[in-house]
Amino acid sequence: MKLSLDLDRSAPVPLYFQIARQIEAAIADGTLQPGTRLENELLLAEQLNLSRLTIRRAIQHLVDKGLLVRKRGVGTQVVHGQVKRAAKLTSLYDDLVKAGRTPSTKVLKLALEPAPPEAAAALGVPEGSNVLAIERLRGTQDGPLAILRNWLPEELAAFLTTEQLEQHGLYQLLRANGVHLRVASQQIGATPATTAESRLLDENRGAPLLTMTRTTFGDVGQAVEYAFDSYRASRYSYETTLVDR
Amino acid sequence: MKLSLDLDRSAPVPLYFQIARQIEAAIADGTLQPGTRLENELLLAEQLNLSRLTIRRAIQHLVDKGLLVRKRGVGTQVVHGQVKRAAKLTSLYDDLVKAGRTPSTKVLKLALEPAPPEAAAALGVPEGSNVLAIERLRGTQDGPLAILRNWLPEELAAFLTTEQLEQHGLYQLLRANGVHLRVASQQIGATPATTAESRLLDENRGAPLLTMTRTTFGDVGQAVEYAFDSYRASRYSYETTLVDR
DNA sequence: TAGTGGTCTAGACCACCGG
DNA sequence: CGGTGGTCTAGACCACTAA
Repeated sequence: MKLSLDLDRSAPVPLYFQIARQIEAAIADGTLQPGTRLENELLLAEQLNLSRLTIRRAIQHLVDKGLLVRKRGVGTQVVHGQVKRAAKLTSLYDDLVKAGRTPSTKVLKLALEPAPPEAAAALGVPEGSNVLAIERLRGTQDGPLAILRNWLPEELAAFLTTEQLEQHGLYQLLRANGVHLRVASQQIGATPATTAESRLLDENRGAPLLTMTRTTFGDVGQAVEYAFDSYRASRYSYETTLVDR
Repeated sequence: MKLSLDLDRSAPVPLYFQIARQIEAAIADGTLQPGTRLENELLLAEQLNLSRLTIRRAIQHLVDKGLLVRKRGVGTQVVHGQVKRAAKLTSLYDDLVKAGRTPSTKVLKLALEPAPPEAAAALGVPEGSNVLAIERLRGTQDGPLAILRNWLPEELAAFLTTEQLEQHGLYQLLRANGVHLRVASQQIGATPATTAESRLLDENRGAPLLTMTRTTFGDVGQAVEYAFDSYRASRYSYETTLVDR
């Protein structure tokens, strides 16, 4: 199989990324079938007039995404069977929009409060000092989906209003105000719904909820958010891709 | 802060990995405090007599692990607050051993059976063709922990016996027989325990179980395993790290 | 043994950030 | 503006795999 890849060296998009995107598209549309071996790196580099390292980076990008596998002495092949998209640092809001659904948000709480112990520890502030506490009910046209509870450093309160939060995702608002998220540490579990949760989510008391406890860090390593989310397990599951390296 | 890093150029360990390991250790033992800025890449490269690219790879490795964050024009810093270990392609068995617990395994089923539809689709075999079906109850000294259900291609049946499975992890056995796992696509959800599950796991009927549905691929892209695991949510949660790149 | 990916070098130019 | 990381080149040698 011969791929036709083209490059725009004047574009602001890195060359390795242009390549990766085109190979990914070829896999998605079936041009590159599962099990197909890519041409070797030297050949690809020569054909595209790129250095081998740039080709390698493009391939590495797709290996990290779980679309390709490499084996020394053998080659690079397309993974059999489609891989689910990997977990990324995106918000539920963005995910719902991308899936063509219409997210709705009801702000249940937006207040400066003394930080509960776990939140204080995660954010690196003294226990009991004031932090911004947010509680939201996220739903779609099909009904409620999750209770989202967030605690943020006090200084981020400035640009977060109920109106903003009901029209946009939290991460989107943070990004728009120059807060860039880089790393999150997350723990996923399950609990039975409490009476209060069951009412909000339209489930029976004791119904299983998928819970995510998360601390998110910004681009200079500071903690930006501590979150405790509860999802209706009947309507939501978490997809991820693991790669061995 | 001056780090003392040393290299062994005759060792079979890649240089970038030697560097990464030492920086990671320095973070772990507190030599590099959260928020500390690393020296810039040019300087590090010069001091260690390495090319900048090698240094970059070492740093990139730790960024991927969630230990460092980079920002153009600013520098590289240690993330505040400890990050949980990222989800890797390891087995529950290995994880338990590493955590100092003693895993026990009871094989409930080990048989060649017609593949159920989802398993057939995941493994890429015709529906109803024979596959190896395994069902195990995994526990620790503290009681049962999870029901592990696996379906594997028929040809892997050769070296999997009840005795082997009760003494070792499945992934461990696969690896020992030349089957190398590379990528897994996983879906995490929650369900109420059925009567049968509640009996095996010593929970009440309807208690929340954390479920993982997983397809794992080997190093030439072939599907090696389809799994459906149910964990007691009261005793197990799934930890992961997300990195934006 | 031939072919593949894995690592490494010594340069270069650019984009972004902060003062 | 100076300093940082981001991208890229054109080579080189090595380790592993399969025939």
